[in-house]
Amino acid sequence: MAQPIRLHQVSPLKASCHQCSLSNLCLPLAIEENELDRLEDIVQQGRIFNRGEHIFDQSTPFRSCFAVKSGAIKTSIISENGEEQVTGFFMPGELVGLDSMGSKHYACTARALERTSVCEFPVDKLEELTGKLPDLQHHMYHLMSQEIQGSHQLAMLLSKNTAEERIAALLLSLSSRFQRRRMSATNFSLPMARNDIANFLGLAVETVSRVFTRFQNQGIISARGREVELLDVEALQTVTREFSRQNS
Amino acid sequence: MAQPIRLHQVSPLKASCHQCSLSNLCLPLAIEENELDRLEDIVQQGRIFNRGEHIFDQSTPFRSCFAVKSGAIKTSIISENGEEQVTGFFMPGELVGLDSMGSKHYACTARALERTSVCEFPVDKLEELTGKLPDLQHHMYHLMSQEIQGSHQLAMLLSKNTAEERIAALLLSLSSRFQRRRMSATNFSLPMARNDIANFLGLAVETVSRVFTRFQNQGIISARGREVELLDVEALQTVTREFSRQNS
DNA sequence: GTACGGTTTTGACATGAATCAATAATGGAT
DNA sequence: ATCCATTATTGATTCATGTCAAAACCGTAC
Repeated sequence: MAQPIRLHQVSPLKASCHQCSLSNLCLPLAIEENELDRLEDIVQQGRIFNRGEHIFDQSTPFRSCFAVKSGAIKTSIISENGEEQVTGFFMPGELVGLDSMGSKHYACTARALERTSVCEFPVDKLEELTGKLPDLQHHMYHLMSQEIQGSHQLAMLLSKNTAEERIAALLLSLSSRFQRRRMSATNFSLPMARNDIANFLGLAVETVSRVFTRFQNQGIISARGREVELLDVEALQTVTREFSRQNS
Repeated sequence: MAQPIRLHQVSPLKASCHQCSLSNLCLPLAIEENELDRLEDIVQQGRIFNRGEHIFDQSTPFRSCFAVKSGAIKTSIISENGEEQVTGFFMPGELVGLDSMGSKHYACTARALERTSVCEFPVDKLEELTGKLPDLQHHMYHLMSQEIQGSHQLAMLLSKNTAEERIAALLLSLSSRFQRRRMSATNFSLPMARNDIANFLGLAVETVSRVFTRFQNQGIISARGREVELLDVEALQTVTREFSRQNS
C-alpha cells in the first residue's frame, strides 16, 4: 500500500504564513516572526471551494475558523422558518467563524461566492495557542470585538438609514477593503449578487437595483452587472452622511 | 491623618464571587471552585451608579469590563453626527464591554437605566488570567461569540420583521432573562423607557406605544407604564413566528 | 448559434411605519 | 400637596420601500 507516500504528499498542505502575501492582514500580524512557526504548525492550508459550495453549515459541530486566502465568502443565518439573513461578506485576509468561537456548533452557514481558497484553523489548537501567546489572544479578542462592533454598525445602518445610505456605505466598505489589499479602490467587481446585497442590507432586490441606477444617473458610480466603478467617492461619502446633516 | 484607616476601609471592596447569588450566571460559572479565588483577586466590586450615570464613555481608554450585579445598563453608540443607536440592554449576571475587548478605546457608552451596582474586571488582569485559565478563556470566547450572534439576530429582526414582531421578541427576551434569575417570567418592570425600546428596535416611539396598546387590546399583555404583565406568552411567541408562517 | 434558467432592471401600486401635532399621564423637586 | 419637565399616548397625514408583474439581460450548456 502506498499509505506512507500519501502521508508525505499531505505535507505540502502545511501553511507557510511566512510567505503569504496576506500575512499583514491576517492572524500573523498579531505575533512576532519567531512565533509564526507555532501558528503555521496548527494551520491547514489550501482547501479550495467552488462558487456556491459550503465551507461549513449552521448547527454542525464547530471545528475550525477559516481565513480567506482568495475569493470571497458570505455568511448567513437561517431562522426556524427558513428565512435567510446574510450576516457578512468576507474578503481575503479576513477570518470567518468568529461568531461560533466557544460554541459547540457553527452559528451560521458560510458559502463561497466565487472560487475561494482558505486556510483552516482548528479551534482546539487555536485556543491552546492563544493561551500561550498573549499577543495572539489579544488579537483574537480584538477581531471578535471588531465583529461585534461591525454588527452594531450594521444594526444602526438597518434601523436608521435609507436605502441609498445603506448601499453607499456598503460600496465604501468594499472599496476600502479592496484598497487594503493594494487593489483599486474605485474599480472592482462585486463578489456577490444583488440579491445578497439586498438581503444583507435589509432591502428588496428591486430597491437595490433602483438605487444602483439612480447613482448611475447621478454620475456617482458606473455599474454593469457586478463590475463597478466609483466615479465620485466624495459624493458617496456625502450620501452616508446626508442623514447626519439633516438631523443636526 | 486617618489615611491608613481609610486604606483599610477599601478592603471590603474586594469581591466575593463565592457568595454572589449570580455566580451561576456570571463569569464564575466558567471555572472551578478552586480557581475562583484568582478571579476574585482581580475583581473590584461594589461600584454603584444612579439612574442616568455613565459607567463608561465611548472613545475613552478601555480599562475594564463590568458585570451587572443589580439594576440594568444600556449601551449605545453615537455616530459622527450625534445620532444614537442603543446596542443592548444588560441585566444582572451579564457582562458589559465585550465589544471593546482588544481595543484601545470603548466602542460604546454604557449608562445605568436605574440604580445599578457592578463588578469591575480590569482588562489587563482579565487577559492575563484568561491566558492561564483555559476554561475562562473559552468562556470569554463564548460570551463574545454570543454577543456577535445576538447582534446578528438583532440585525435580522430589524431588517425582516414588523414592529409587532420586534416588540414581541424583545418582551420574550426580557422574560427569559428575568426567569433565569428566578424572577417572574410574566410579571416584571421594564428597566428602560419607551424611547430606548424604540431606538433599540429601530422604531419611532409612537409606534412602540401603539403596539403596546394593540397588544393590550388583544389581551396579550397588560401594561401600565413600565409595569408589564405577559398574559398570553403563547400568543407572543406566535407573533414572533407569524412572519415565518406567511413565508413558508 | 441557440435556447434556457437565473439574474437584473423597470414600472405601477399598496402599505407599514414615520412624521407632525396635540393631549394625557407620570414622577421628581420644592 | 402642587408644579414643571419629561415621557407616553392617540390621531391625521405622508412617504419610502415593499410587493406584484413583466420585460431585458446574462452566462452556460447543448
